[in-house]
Amino acid sequence: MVKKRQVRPPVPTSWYNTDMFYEVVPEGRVESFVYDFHDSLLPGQIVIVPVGKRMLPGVVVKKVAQPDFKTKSISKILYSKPLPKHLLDAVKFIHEYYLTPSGQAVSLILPRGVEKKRRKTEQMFGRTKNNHQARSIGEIQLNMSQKNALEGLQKALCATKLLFGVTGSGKTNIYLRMAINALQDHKSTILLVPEIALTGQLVRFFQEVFGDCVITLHSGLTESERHLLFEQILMADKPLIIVGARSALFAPVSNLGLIIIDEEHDSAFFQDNAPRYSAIRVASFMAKKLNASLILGSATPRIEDYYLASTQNAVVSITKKAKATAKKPEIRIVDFKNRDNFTKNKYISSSLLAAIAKNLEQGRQTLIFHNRRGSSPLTICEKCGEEILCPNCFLPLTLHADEYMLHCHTCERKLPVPMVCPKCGAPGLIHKGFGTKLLESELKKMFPSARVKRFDADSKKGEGMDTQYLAVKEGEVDILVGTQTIAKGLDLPKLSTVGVMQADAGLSLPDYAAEERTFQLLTQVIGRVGRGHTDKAEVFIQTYRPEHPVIKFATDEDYLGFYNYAISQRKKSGFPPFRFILKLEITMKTERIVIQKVQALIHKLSGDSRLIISPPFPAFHERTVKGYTWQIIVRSRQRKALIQACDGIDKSFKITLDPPGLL
DNA sequence: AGCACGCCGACT
DNA sequence: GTCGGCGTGCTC
Repeated sequence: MVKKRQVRPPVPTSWYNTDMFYEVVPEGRVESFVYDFHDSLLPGQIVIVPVGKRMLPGVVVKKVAQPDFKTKSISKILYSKPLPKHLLDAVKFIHEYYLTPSGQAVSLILPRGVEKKRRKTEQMFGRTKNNHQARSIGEIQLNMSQKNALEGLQKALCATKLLFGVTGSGKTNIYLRMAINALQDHKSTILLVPEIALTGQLVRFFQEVFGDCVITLHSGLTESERHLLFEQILMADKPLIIVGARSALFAPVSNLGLIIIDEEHDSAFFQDNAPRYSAIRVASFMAKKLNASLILGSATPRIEDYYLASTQNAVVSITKKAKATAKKPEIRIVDFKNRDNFTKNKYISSSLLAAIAKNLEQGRQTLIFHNRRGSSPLTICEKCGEEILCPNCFLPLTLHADEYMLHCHTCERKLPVPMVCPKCGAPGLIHKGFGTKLLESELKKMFPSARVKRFDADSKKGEGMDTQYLAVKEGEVDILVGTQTIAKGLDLPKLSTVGVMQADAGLSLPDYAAEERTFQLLTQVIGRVGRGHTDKAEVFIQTYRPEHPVIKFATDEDYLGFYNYAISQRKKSGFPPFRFILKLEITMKTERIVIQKVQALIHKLSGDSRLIISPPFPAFHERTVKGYTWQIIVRSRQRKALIQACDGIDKSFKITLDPPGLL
C-alpha cells in the first residue's frame, strides 16, 4: 500500500489572517525553525512547538517575515516573561564559538522538564524563608591586603579579572564585599563553585550575609525543585545572589552585574559532554556584553587564564595569609627508586609510616593521597605476559580485591577474575601496581587499632566525603585514604600529615596540560595541611622523579615559577594560549576505513597556511567495541581559521574546539 | 536526538 | 515471500 505523506491543509492567506512569524529554537539537536502565532511574542519567551511528531519546549529568538514555506503554529506559551537577553546572547555565542547546534545550546538555559506542571511544596518555601540574616553587611571587615586587592579589582579596566591568592588569604571576604556592592547597585551576582557539596562554608557565609536573596543551586535538587527555583529566579523583581555549580551560570537572573568563579582552575568548569563549553569563556562573554565584572579566583590559575589576565593588566594578587598562625608545611621528598626508603612496606615509605604512628599516638589525622582507585591496576599472566583487557574497551582491568572482581574504569564493567590465563591457559595470574583499596588494606594491617577510611568513587552511598565530612572533621577517622575527592577543599583541623603516594603519576600522559594538572593537584593536596590548626604540618611526597621541575615548583609552593616554566613551554611548542586547538575525532569499524577517512580530511585541510595540522594518530583510548578511534589535532593562531576549517567536513567526525586536554 | 524511509541479508 | 538490520536524512 502506498502511504500518503501527511499533508496539512493550506494556510489561509486571506485578509483576516493576522498571524505573526517567529524564529524559535526548540530544545534538542536542531537549529531554529519558523512558526506562526496569533499574538505578538517577545524574544526570550519560552514556548512549546511541534517538531516532527514531538512537542518540544523552545525559545523565541525573534520576529521574522512570513517565510515561503508552510509553518506550524506555536502551541503554547509557558511564561509571559521572557528570559533575560544575556542568556539569548549566550546561546548564540555558544552556537558560533563551539559550533554547537543552537538547540543544544538552548537546553543549557531551560530547566529539565520546563513543560511539566509542578506542585509547589511547603518545604521549598520553608527552605528559603528560614535563612534569616545572621550577620549584618557591616560585619564584613577587610584587612589591609584584602582592601588593596578589592581596590585593584575595581580599578582594572577590562571585564574579566583574576584574583590570585593562596588558600586562606580571605578571597571569600572580597567576594562578599563585591556582591554587597553589586546589590547596593541593584545588580544580581552569580557565584560559581566547583562542587557545591564541598563549599559549605562559602555558601553559608553568603546565606548569613544575604539571607533570602541567596538562591543555592546544588546537585541534590530534584528536577521539580530546580524548575521551581528557575521560576522563582525568572520572576524575581529584586536583585539576587545565585550560588551554584557550572550550570548556575545560566540562571535566568535579570540585571546581572557580577560573576565570580571560585577555584577557577577546576576542571568542573568545563562541560565535556555536549553541549561542551567552558563556563569561564561563556561567563567572560556575558560579562563583556553586560558591562559587568567577572572575577576568577584561584591559588593556581589555569595557565591560559593567568596569561590572558596578565596581558590585560588584570591580575590582582593577595599574598598574605589571613590567619597569622598558618605556616608552611615541612615537605619531604621520598625517592621511590631508592628501595631503602621502603623497608617496612612496598608502597608506603618508612618515614611516612613513622609519622602515621606518631599521629595516632597524638590523636592527629593523616591523609594518604593516591589518584588510582581499586586494588591493582594491572592483571597479567606470569607465564606468557598476557595482559587481561576489558572486552569492551581493550584497556587494562583493575582488580578490586574486596569483591574479587576485575573492573574496567572506563566503561565500569565488572568481570570475575579468570582462574587461568585466557591465552596460554597457565594458572597464576598476578596483579601489579597499587590503588587506594590496596593502600587501605595495607594500612589496616599495619595499624590494626587505627580507624582507616577510604574515599573515592567506589565509596558506598552514605560513605562518601559529602556525608562523612563532619565526622571526619571531628576526628572520627585517623587515616584517610583517597583519590581526587580528598584533594579538594577539605578543611580538617586535626590533620597534620599528608602523604602523596606517587606524585609523578600524571606527568607522562601525552597531553600538553598534563604537567599543569599535576601541579594543581599536588598544590591542592599539600594545601590540606598548614592551615593554621595544628602546630605541626608535614607532607611526604613519594615520586620516581624527585628532580622533575613540576614537583619542585609544587613542593616549593611556587606558582609563579611554575607559570613561567609552563608558559615558555607552551610558547615553544605552540599550544594554548599561543595557539587555539581543534580536535577532530572519528570512530569506525575497521582501522583501514578510519585511516582512509582521516587521510582524506588531512588532504582537505592542507593548503590553509594558517593551520598547523598534526599527523593523524590513534586516540588515547584507541579501541572500543564500537571500533577504532583516531584523531587529528589542528592548531592555529586564529580561532576563525579553525572554525572555517570545520566547514563542510565529513559528518562522522566529532569536532571539539578548545579541548581542555588532548586525551 | 528521535523517527521515518529504504535497501539488503536470514528466516517461515 | 516477509521480518528486521541500521545507514541516511529530516524535522519549520
